[in-house]
Amino acid sequence: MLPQPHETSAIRIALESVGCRCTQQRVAVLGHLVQADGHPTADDVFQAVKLLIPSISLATVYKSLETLVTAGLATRLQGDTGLVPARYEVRGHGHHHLRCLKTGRVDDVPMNFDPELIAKLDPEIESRLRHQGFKLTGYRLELLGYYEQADSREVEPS
Amino acid sequence: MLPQPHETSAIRIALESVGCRCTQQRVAVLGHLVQADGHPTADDVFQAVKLLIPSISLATVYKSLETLVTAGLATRLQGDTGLVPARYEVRGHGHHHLRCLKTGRVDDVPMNFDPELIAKLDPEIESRLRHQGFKLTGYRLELLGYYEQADSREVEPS
DNA sequence: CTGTCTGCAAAACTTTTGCAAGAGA
DNA sequence: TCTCTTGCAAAAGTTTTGCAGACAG
Repeated sequence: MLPQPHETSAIRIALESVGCRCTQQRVAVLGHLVQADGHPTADDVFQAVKLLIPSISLATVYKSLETLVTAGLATRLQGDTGLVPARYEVRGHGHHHLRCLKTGRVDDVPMNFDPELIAKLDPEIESRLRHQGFKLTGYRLELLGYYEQADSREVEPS
Repeated sequence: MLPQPHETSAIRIALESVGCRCTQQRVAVLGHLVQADGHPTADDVFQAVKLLIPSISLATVYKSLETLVTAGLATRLQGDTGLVPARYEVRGHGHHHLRCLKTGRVDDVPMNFDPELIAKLDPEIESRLRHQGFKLTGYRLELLGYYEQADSREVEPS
């Protein structure tokens, strides 16, 4: 039902591999997440997927996103305040986030997940990881600041 | 009006130094943030401050917290979903957050804010910072994982 | 055929806002 | 006094839930 059947099958495989039922709604939601290079909100996903499945509801998009996040296929990036919607992205090879405080735009920066590097950041962190039994499964690094040139767009893509 | 007048005066000085009016509400809110060692939500602050100022309203707590954050005296840690309330903390010497995925507990880890160290984390980050005009004003590092011993409490303090 | 998922509408909840009354400087 | 702040109540906005019908496996 999606325009790109070959991508669709990769998505179906991903869903099946984590034990999810392959509904067209989930395929479409995950498909949009894969194809979107920005960080769409639930409503962004809803608007996009509605073009493929006009009958889909926003609640279903939320449920699908939650399913994907729980299954480890997607990640939720929370908004800054409670009224700012959360944003979602496919969980591929991780990356850091560069958040522009002027425009709200969020950029990805490819990340090498290296616990050793993180441990070296600070002796205190090293102590937690080595001596206090904290097992590190991942980390989120968000860099806050702003672009000095004016070429940062007002709104992030997608 | 607060039980500890000496702490109160330090708080008043902090408020004045950023050009805020010293209302008893703001003094009490900031005072609770200073004294709380966890990461209270707006409602936590409200409940605590109500003991000192019974007439205070939740909206005022929100407004005070926003004022403090804008003035740079406090920091907001957003919740994981939109319905999970944000948490607040005094902005002292920064720290990282160690979030236990089993219990939801969040620990602080003292941080040395050193852009050089961050730049060294990854060549890609370095490029952004040095060549693409992104001015770094801060960062948030959240370490995800879990404590292997069972001594991690079920709920974070306060 | 059976258990899971969807769609709808309403609820839940945090956070914000408007405005009159009150307090700080 | 004059402006900024509070308190109240209602609004705004995102996310969740309950339930009947639909669909995947």
